[in-house]
Amino acid sequence: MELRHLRYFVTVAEEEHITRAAERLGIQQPPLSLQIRALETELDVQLFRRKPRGVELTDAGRIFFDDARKILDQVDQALARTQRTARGEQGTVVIGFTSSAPFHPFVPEVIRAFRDSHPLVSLELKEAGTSELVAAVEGEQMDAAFIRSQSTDATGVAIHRLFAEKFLAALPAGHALASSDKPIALTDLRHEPLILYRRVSGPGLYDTILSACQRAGFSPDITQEAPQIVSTLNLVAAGLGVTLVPASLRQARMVGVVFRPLKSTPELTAPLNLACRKVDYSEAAKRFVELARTTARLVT
Amino acid sequence: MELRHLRYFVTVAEEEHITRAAERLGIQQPPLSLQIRALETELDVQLFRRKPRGVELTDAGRIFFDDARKILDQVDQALARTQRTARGEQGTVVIGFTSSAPFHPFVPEVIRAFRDSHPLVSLELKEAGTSELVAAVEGEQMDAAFIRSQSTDATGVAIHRLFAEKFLAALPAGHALASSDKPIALTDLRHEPLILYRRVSGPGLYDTILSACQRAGFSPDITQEAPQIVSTLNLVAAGLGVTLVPASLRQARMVGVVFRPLKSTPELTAPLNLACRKVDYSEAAKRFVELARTTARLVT
DNA sequence: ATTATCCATATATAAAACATATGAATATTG
DNA sequence: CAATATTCATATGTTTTATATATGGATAAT
Repeated sequence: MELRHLRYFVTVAEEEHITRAAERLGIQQPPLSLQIRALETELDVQLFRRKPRGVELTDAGRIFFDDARKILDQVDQALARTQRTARGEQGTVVIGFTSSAPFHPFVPEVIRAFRDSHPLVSLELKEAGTSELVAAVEGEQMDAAFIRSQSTDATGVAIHRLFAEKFLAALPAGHALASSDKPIALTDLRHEPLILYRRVSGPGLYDTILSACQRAGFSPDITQEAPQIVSTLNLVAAGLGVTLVPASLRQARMVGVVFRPLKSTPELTAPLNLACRKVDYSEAAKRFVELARTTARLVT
Repeated sequence: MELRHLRYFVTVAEEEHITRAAERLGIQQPPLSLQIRALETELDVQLFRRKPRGVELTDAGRIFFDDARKILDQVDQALARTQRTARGEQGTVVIGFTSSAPFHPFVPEVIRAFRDSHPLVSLELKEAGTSELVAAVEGEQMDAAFIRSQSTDATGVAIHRLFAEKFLAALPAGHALASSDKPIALTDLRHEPLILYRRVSGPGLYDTILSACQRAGFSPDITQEAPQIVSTLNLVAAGLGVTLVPASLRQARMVGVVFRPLKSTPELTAPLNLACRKVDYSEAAKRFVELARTTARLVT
C-alpha cells in the first residue's frame, strides 16, 4: 500500500464517483478503478459498493476513510515541520551569556528580534561563567554564548567579535575623584585600591586592564579579585576600592556607585563576543548567530 | 512522496547505514540511495549527513523521523481497524426487542455470547413496540429486533423464525382453575373473561389465540385488550380476567398470578422471531443475526 | 601505503502505473 | 418499452519508475 492508494481512495470516497474522481486526480478512470481494486485486494476488504450510478462506502470503507484522511493530513504536517526545521524556523536554540552581557541593550534587543522573526523556535537562555559557557557550546548542550573573552583553547569553538565598548571608572559615592563629572585619567587611579574581575582560566578583561595600566606607566594596586563583573560593583559600593567596567554596566544603577568616563584610552575596550561551534549546529542556531552578527555590524 | 519513501527512510535512520538498511529491506544499496535522495529532493531538505562510515540524521531529519514512524504506525492501525470492521469484529450494533422477549433466557444468552465473541463491538439495546421496531429496522436506525410477529408489510425487512414456545394460562391467584397443578383444556376458558395483547396493526399472537379458540369450537369472551404482553399480567393480577401468554413469561413471577400448562394444543405456539433488513446491513450486525439463528437451532 | 568500507553514479532490466479502446449493467429518456 | 446515456469493469499497449548490476571515489582502518 502506498500513499497514492490513500489519495485515490479519499478522492473516490469524497466524490462517490470513480470517473469524476479520476478527473479531479488528473488520470483516467480505468487505472483509478484498478488502483482501488488493488487496494481492496491488498486489505482483503471491500471498501466500496459499486452502484449503477456511482460507488458508495461500505462500513469498513468509512472507517478507512476517516483514517486515510488523518494520515494524509499528518503527512502534510510532517512535511511542513521538516521544512521549517531545515529553514531554521522551528526547533530549540540554547543561548548562554556571562553576567555582564545582558546589561548592554544589544543582547536583549537581539533576543527580542529573533523571537519576533522566528516565533516557532523556542529560545532557552542560561547565565553562567565563561568557561562553563564555552564547555557547553563545545559539548553541544548550548548553541551560542555571549562572552567577553576574545579567545579560547577549545578547538571546535569559534568566537565572533560583535563589537567593543569603552570602560568606565566605577567609584564609591563620595569618592574624591567623583566630585566632578569630568573624565578621569587612568593614571589618577594609580594609588587607588583596584578591584578586578578575573576568569578562572584564560585571558580576559583582567589582562586588558592590566596591560593598559602598564602602558600608562604604573602597576595597579589590586586589592581584591571577584568571580563576576557585577560583584566588583558590590565591592565598590561597600567602599573597598574602585574598578573599571564596560560602559554598559552603568545600566546596573547600583546604589553607592558612581560612574565616570576615562580620558583618552583608545586601546582600553571591552569587547562583546559570540561563541559558537565551528561546525554541526542547527539551522535555527545559525540563524541566531547570523542575526546577532549582522545586528552588531549595524550597531557599531 | 509515497509510503515506500517513509519505510525506507525510517529503516536507514534506524540503521544509520544505507547498505545495512538495504539488506534489511531486501533490496540493493544503489536503489535505496536513489530513493532517499529522491525524498530529499522532493522535500528540498537534507535529511542525512553522509559520513564515510555511514549516515547520520540532520535536525530536520530527526523531526521527519519521528513523524514518519507515527505515520507508519497509523497506517498499520488503520489497516487493522478496517479489517476488523469488515470482519464484523468492530463497530456498533443496535438491537431492539418487544417487552416480552427478554423473559425468555435465549435473548440475554445470545447477547452475552455476542458480547464475549465480539468484545470490540458496542451493542445498543432498545425496548419498543413491534411497529416501532420494524420501522426502525427498515429505516436503518436499528440492525435487528426480537419480535413475536411472523410477518410484516415492510418490504426490505426479513423476519427469521428463531423458535416457538408453548402458551401458559395465566390465572388470578385463587381462581377455581388454579386449584390443581394439572393442565387446563382450552375449552375450560370458554366462559372466562379473556385479556389479550394486541398490536396496533398487523397479525400477531392475538390472531393465533383467537383462531385456536375457534378451532376448539368457541368464541372467547374478550373483556380487555392491552398494548403489551406484560400489562395483560397486571390485569390478571388485578382479577379482571385470565390470559394466555408465552411460557417464558413465567419468569415474570408476578404476585397474584399463577401459571398453568395447557392440555394438548400443538398449534397454539408463540414464536420468537428476529427482524432485520434483507440487504445493506453491517458485517457486525450480520454476525449477530447469524449467532442468534444458529443458537436458536441448537435450543430447539 | 595498502586495503576495506561505504556511498554515489551510470546504465540496464523488470515492474507497475497509466492510457486507450471496448464491453456489460443499469438508469434515464423519448 | 425501446433507445440512449451513464458508469464501472476488462483487455491490451505504452510510459514511467523502481530495482539490479557494475563501477568509481572518498575516507577510515590496517
